[in-house]
Amino acid sequence: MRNFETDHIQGGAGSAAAPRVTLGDGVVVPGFTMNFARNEEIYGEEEETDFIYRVVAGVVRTTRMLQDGRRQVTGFFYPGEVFGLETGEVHETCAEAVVECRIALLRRSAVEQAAERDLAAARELRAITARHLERTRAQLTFFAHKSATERVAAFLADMAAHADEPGTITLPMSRVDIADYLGLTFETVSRSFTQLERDGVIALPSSRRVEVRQPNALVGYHS
Amino acid sequence: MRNFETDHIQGGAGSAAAPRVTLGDGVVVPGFTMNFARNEEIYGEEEETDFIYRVVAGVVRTTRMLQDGRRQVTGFFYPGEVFGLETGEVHETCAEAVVECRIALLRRSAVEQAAERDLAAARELRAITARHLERTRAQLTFFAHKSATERVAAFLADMAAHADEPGTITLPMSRVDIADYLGLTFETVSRSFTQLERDGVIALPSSRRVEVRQPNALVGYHS
DNA sequence: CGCCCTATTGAGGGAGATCAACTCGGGTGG
DNA sequence: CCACCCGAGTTGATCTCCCTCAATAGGGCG
Repeated sequence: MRNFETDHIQGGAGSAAAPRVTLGDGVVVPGFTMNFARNEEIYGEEEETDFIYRVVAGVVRTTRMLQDGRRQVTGFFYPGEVFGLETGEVHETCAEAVVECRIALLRRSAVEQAAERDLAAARELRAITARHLERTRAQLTFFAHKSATERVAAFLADMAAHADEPGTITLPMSRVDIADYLGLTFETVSRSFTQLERDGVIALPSSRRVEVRQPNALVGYHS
Repeated sequence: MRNFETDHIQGGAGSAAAPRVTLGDGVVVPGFTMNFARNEEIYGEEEETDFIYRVVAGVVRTTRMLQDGRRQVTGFFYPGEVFGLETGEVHETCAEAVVECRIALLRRSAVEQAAERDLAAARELRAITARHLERTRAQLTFFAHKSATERVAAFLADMAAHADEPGTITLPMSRVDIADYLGLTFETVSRSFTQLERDGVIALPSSRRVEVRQPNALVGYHS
């Protein structure tokens, strides 16, 4: 693990001794930002939950290793989103940079103290947790009883919502990442991409580049 | 839907005009309790999120109907646990009594106002949400890449932890409920019960009665 | 140009869904 | 008290989708 305190730290906007970053919605707490290279670990499983993280730029994945050696991707996080917020003493997930990332780190103790003092901070923390809960619930009902191609279609529809350029998705993550997120194998994910292309729902100029031809067919894909 | 305000309402301990119930851990807010018969609806999908609920006695299931007509059981709730806490204006799930239940109802607005005033209430609300998040996350990673019998074994291990009498589980819910919770069909759940019995891990004196013969084999069941 | 990593495509097998028959148990009414 | 009924559960046969193993094709970088 890297030394967070000394390794190319960047405080917010030319800050002095106590740099501060925003947790979200106007709440500002002590913290600093760091850059992470592609596939670099941000925090590891079993590591102490000293920090809470916010994506400034890039994409992050959180993963968990299962007993049988498989890997479950529990979420992808995009700019503005908070991750690594867990109640236990140690992380039950691992976080890695999917692409080159800039991440804001907030001391967990500082955030929790802020929540004990400040009702706005408490509300913000509650909102973040509630958002995570909603998303996890959606993920759960989403993947139950859905075919491989339906899952991939739903995933792409979600990605399309995040895309800068409407109608074109540049996937930051690999087929393996997508597979581990959707509970499939990367071969099956690949086959689903091909099927969606054959059906004329998407086009694949390159493996990481997806052009959405029929947005409606994508969101409501079945069979 | 029943009229909550007038239908066999029971305030806390002989209360007067403004009965109060506990949200949890000492936090008390205005509310009342009600009884629900087996399979009776507590709240429905699309119904407004006016209340937050706490199980006083009995077992509750929350469900969601999927587009294809399937039903997903999103959770079972036992005495002391809070359910129906959603951020949206209307419920995305439906809650029903699995067995005869006594439920405490708390006005959502009252709880949220309490959280805006009282840091202890805010912390309690945060803790409940965090607990739900942890559980949902566990559910998600648990059901990914697990065989039918492994899922059923894990479910029974969890039920055994809730059981009054150690080593004996009296299942309040049907095979269909379990199947919809675990993302299986009820036939497969039934087969898994039979398999666990054949393996000597459990005994089934009756379909709703499970005697755990090998607790260790149950928690760590594989293949 | 050649290496390596990622992605695609193919063939075969297995776990669970589906459809269907049958059993069990509890409640009701004659 | 017994016969009937109905819902819940078990078991069987078949089929389908996805996993697995394996070979092949791109694509970026030295």
